[in-house]
Amino acid sequence: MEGEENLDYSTRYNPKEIEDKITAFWIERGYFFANPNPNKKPFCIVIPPPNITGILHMGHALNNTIQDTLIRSKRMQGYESLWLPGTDHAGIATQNVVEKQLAKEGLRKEDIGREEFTERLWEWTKKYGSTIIEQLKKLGASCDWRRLRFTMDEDYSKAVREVFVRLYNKGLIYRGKYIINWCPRCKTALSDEESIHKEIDGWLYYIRYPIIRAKEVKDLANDYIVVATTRPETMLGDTAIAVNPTDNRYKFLKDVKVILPIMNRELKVIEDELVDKEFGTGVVKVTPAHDPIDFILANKHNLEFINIMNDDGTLNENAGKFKGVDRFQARKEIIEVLEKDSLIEKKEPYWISVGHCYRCNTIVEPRLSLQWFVRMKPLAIPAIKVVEEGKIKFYPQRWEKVYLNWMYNIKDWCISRQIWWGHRLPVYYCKECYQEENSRERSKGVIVSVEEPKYCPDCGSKKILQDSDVLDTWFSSWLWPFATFYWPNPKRDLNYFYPTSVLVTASEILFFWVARMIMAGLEFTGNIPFSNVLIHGTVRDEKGTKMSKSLGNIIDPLEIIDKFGADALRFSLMFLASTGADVYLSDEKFLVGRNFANKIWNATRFIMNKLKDNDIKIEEDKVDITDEIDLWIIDSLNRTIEAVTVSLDSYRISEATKNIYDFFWHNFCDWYIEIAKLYLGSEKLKVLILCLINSLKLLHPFMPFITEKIYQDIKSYVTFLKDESISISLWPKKIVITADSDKFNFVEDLISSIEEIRNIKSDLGISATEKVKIFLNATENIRERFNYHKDWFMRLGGIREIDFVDNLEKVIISKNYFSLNIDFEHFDRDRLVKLLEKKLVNLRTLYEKVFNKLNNKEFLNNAPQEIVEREREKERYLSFQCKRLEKIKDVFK
RNA sequence: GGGCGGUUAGCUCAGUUGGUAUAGAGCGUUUCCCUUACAAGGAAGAGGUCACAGGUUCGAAUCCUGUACCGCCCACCA
Repeated sequence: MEGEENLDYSTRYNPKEIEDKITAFWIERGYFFANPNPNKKPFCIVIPPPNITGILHMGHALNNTIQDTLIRSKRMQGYESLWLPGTDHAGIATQNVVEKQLAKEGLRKEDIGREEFTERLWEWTKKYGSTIIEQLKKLGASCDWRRLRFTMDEDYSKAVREVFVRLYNKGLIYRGKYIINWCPRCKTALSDEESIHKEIDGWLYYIRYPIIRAKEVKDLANDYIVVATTRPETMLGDTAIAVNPTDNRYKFLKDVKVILPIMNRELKVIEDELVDKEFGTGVVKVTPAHDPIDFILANKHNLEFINIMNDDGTLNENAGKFKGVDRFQARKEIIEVLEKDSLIEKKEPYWISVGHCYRCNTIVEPRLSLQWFVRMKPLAIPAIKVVEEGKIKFYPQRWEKVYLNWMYNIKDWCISRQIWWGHRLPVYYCKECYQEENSRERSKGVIVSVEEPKYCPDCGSKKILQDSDVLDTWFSSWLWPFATFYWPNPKRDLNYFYPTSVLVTASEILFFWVARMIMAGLEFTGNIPFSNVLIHGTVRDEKGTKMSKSLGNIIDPLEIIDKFGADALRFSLMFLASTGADVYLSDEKFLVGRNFANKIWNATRFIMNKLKDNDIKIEEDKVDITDEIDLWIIDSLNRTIEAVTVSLDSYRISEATKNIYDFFWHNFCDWYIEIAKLYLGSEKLKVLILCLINSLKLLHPFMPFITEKIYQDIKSYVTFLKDESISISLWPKKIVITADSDKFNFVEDLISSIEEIRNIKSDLGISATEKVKIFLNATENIRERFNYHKDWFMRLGGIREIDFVDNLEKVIISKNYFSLNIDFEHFDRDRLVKLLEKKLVNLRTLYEKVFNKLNNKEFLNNAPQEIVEREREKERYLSFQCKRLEKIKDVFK
């Protein structure tokens, strides 16, 4: 990379040819390797592992750019900066992908069996699993790629089993029959978080259940009780009806028999305060095996559980003649039958919130099923404490409340999945002595162990079967911050880098992942997994709709990289995404970054060409700066260094981009370079280089490619640059200058005078190219200082001639150090008077405001002295300005 | 039902502890300029009763209360 000179520096920055070479250079040199180093402080981020099925989308681009920006800036600031990469096996998602592939061959996974299917999954993983990793490299991610981890790596899997065993032995993992969320398409249990509630358009059906009074048997059609339900098909599994104990309307039910239509089963009548008198008819049908509340009721009141459904959502033999019918078809048919028998009282349109599988969007079925659970409350308590005590901080802070709210109400976590891709439960059953039970106690013949047991500890049998379920993917993800460091094996890397510094993620996985990592970290390492959580927004399209493949509104980051370059993508994202806010994107939004890269490119081109043309080499970075203009730009640079550093430290990344953008474009390019053009000796070039190099360094975390490219190329002219790569160079420090504010203020006066002159010329219709004569009044001393700047002042102000005068009758521009006037002799006087009048109106309004304030005794009594003084100053200034404008107006009238 | 946010220029958003002469930026827009680093550029403008109504305060975009609208999350909404 070094010495590679003279690539075509055309007027357009062309990222395409450059980026891949630079990526290869970085990786080859191992600049991003991080190792425990007692002389440095660690800074560490573990990547939120993307799914192996993933391809880079805008959300990844946003998430990873933030991380890379932080990692790169800390690396330059002298931290041992580790960004640990990896991927997630993504149980259901990956299985679905491979199943689809299989379907193309006309096969189902059952046809080839578990073993072969798992082999296929591994093949797929090897072939495609690192697609996204390569894409992250294109983005410029500075991960320590040697440390790439996968949630199904051998030792990672061991950590997962270890955790399972520890929790089991502590009594925090249990097996039991409960109502869980069941996806009939994926044919597996889901956790509550994996069941996404969405409102759908449905009906509330009022169904007549016949009753038989004990003493007199009446006409069935007219003697009934009405229940309301949104899921009529579940009635086939009803074993009771329930009313509120305080509901006097239904006291008579004690003395009657209630008959379930279609099944003609007698139902129990129970009373429970869970029943809402106001809803529907106040009578609720109870289906213990298919509804979570009914399940609770059934346990309280000893009801029978009747499972009417198969794992694919069709009804089973308990559904009588509806056996084999799909649940939604059954709903229709049941309604038809009931209508025929006049058992539907009415139906009302009803918005119902139902769970959807987060992987395939199928409507989730509540189903009674034997599953494994983690008791969460004991894990949550310390995890609540660390956040309440501020040991873990959220950015933006409001997420803390969301986190705590969820943690206070945490429920047990269903962790077993009936799929084949994932970590198999480290649970074994003895074929001889195990009997299925529904108990929180350990049952006989159940062995929970990290390694496969050789024989049953209860009966000694060698016939052992492993549980066929696998664990929820998040049961491995929650160990990510320490399992990636080979926990539980004692490793110095874990000691050094853990707790990690900050976790960067989207709000969507706050509960899935962030909260659980905090719990796991505290439980298994005794320490928090990270001290800061940075939560960024969601990427949306221009209209604010979430980007998704199915909606076809995605903007492919790889396409943006191809069109505008990775730097443009990165900078634009960081520029647009203020902390925590959603980002609305369209192709044009990336022009900010593209244009800025081009600006940097051209400013560099200018400076480099001047060095080349004059055959100048900059050999040292020490410059004795005395020129007022140089002091001014260096001071501005210093303030930018400070601002960018502070913004990054407080995770206001967007603000940091604005700090450097503003300095580079406006202060440096618009003013300093323009001024310097007149004085391009080695002194000015040194200052130009100083500003450029420091800007490049400040920009490097956001735009790593262009800054590296320029850094390498400029070395041949700037020989004090010793670092092999800008990515391992030192973060800018303020440049020590000796100057008081007098010098900066004087320059500010010059600059703002030019702005006013331009402004007035424009208002008077004087062309910008037409040069004017000005009169200037200043003390002898100031006049001398002014003369020093005369050349650039005249050039940028469009001034032909300056007359120094002792007395200015017609002052139009008044500054602290001098006042000046434009020679208006040849210009339109009416327009000038109008302009002056406009200005006067503004000034008078302001003056009045200040005047009123200063005549308010309360203000004088209560406001701090400095504020009052400031207002007094304002008043003096404004009254002076008003007077002088009036005077000049009179002169021209 | 519970919780958390938001409402500032045509659009997307900043605005940190209430006070710095006229509330900022990017995009868009109007006028002028191809002034040899950059037209992917430069110069100058227009555009805001800071959602509404009260309150606290010498002083409110900023703090408090209420209203309207929009959004997100959670929930045992049969």
